[in-house]
Amino acid sequence: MAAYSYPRGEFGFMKTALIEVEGQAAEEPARGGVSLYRKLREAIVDGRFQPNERLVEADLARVFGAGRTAIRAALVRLDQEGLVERQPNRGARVRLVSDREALEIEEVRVALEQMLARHAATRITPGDVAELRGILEEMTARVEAGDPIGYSELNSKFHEMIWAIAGQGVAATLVANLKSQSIRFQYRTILQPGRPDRSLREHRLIVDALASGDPDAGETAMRDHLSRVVETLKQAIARHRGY
Amino acid sequence: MAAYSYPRGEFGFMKTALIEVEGQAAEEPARGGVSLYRKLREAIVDGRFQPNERLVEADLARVFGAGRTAIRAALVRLDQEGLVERQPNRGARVRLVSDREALEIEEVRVALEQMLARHAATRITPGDVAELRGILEEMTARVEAGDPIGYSELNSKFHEMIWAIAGQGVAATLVANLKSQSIRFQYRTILQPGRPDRSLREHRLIVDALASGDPDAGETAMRDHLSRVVETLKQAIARHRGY
DNA sequence: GGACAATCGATTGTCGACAATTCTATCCAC
DNA sequence: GTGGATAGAATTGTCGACAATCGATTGTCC
Repeated sequence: MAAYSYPRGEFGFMKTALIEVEGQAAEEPARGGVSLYRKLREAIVDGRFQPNERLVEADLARVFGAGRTAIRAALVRLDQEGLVERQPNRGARVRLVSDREALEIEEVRVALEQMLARHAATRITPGDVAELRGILEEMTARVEAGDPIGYSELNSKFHEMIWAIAGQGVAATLVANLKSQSIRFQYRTILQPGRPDRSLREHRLIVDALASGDPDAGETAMRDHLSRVVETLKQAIARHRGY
Repeated sequence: MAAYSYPRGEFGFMKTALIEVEGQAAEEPARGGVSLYRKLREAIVDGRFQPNERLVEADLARVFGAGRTAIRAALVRLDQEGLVERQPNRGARVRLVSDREALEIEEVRVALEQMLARHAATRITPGDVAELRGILEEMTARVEAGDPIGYSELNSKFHEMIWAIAGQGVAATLVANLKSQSIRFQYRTILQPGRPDRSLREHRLIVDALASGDPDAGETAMRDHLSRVVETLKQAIARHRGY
């Protein structure tokens, strides 16, 4: 079978990987098992499987060149993680997150990232600040180049870096998990007109606040930013619905 | 095998159960599979297995009267959930959460419950308020009777009711998950001298704030309460360490 | 034509057997 | 004794076969 926990620093907490919280790259065994979970996960998150698409064990086994046993283990894991939905005797399918749930997820994200920003403010180093500003510059370039996908990736990088600075593995893992579930919604917000410019400004304010070392300022800046994201998402969904 | 997702209202999100967020009791099939996961989970959370204790598949299969396949599925699930740690070819053991991690978990809880309280304030009904006050009275009685365990259970009930009122399934599920991981630490805070009285006062303030319908007030009251819990836990751990 | 029952194919669930790996105890050299 | 190799036991990992279940299709009766 194949679904291990592999220790990541001190925290084996709710294995999800994707990010290295304290900077160490999670070395994983070359074994088929673990990476199978990763591969399946990646396929789902990247959208290579559609939402609600059935995941037939035998097919997956053939496609991924693995045994059914291993596939089943990966599916159980993904089910527990929320990316896949399994029903008794009826198999697994890619879980579809509803609009409502996407909003809830985003709200949780606000709460967690607020807290992470608060901690980051007390631990940030001048080097970190410089690196964040570097990312900001790249983001500006992408906006000017009219490249929303590249911008979005840098946006993720920006936030993930703050998570790492905060040094709160539990919260960082949770927020990363949530993100992979609602990833399908991110473009709805970024593509809103006028959003990139405003978003850039907000990110700059976040860096300033963190650089000041004041936890309250960091928390506030992050909340201001993310609650606007929530608002934008709400509008985008409403528009999409009415349409 | 046996590790299904069973829909809970709208949310299949990160199945954990334990609480009914919207009031509906999670009906589960009488099948062996699902309840096996529950049983194992309960056994771990209740402390019938010690932290770090090895969980040998064959033994568990005998004890629970199930096949090894089913046990393995449950273990994979519990691993993903963070209650169990599995290592390749070396089996599973009950995960030991460190002091540091317990603190992190508690901090996440603060962030999430703050948000939940905020939402609860906007949705609470007079009936809810009355019910919460009822719980408060019972709690008072337990304190006077010198019954910390009963108090602790009511405390959980109190908070869970607020989660339900908030109507945020994602956040509620996460917070419930976290709690089951750090349950071993809860007594450290409750048994601190003078803590029960102060705790009672704080809970009363929370109800008042929620009853006022003001989100900010609800959030603030909850934060005040929980950050004190964090502080208490910090001290308890420090004392325990030095000892 | 529509409701209902029976059948069949596809898929999941479970078990047992065996391979692979790790752990433990023993033995031996020094 | 101590360290290190070695054999054996214990345990996990994987596979294949078969039972159980579900969904769809077909057939039947009214």
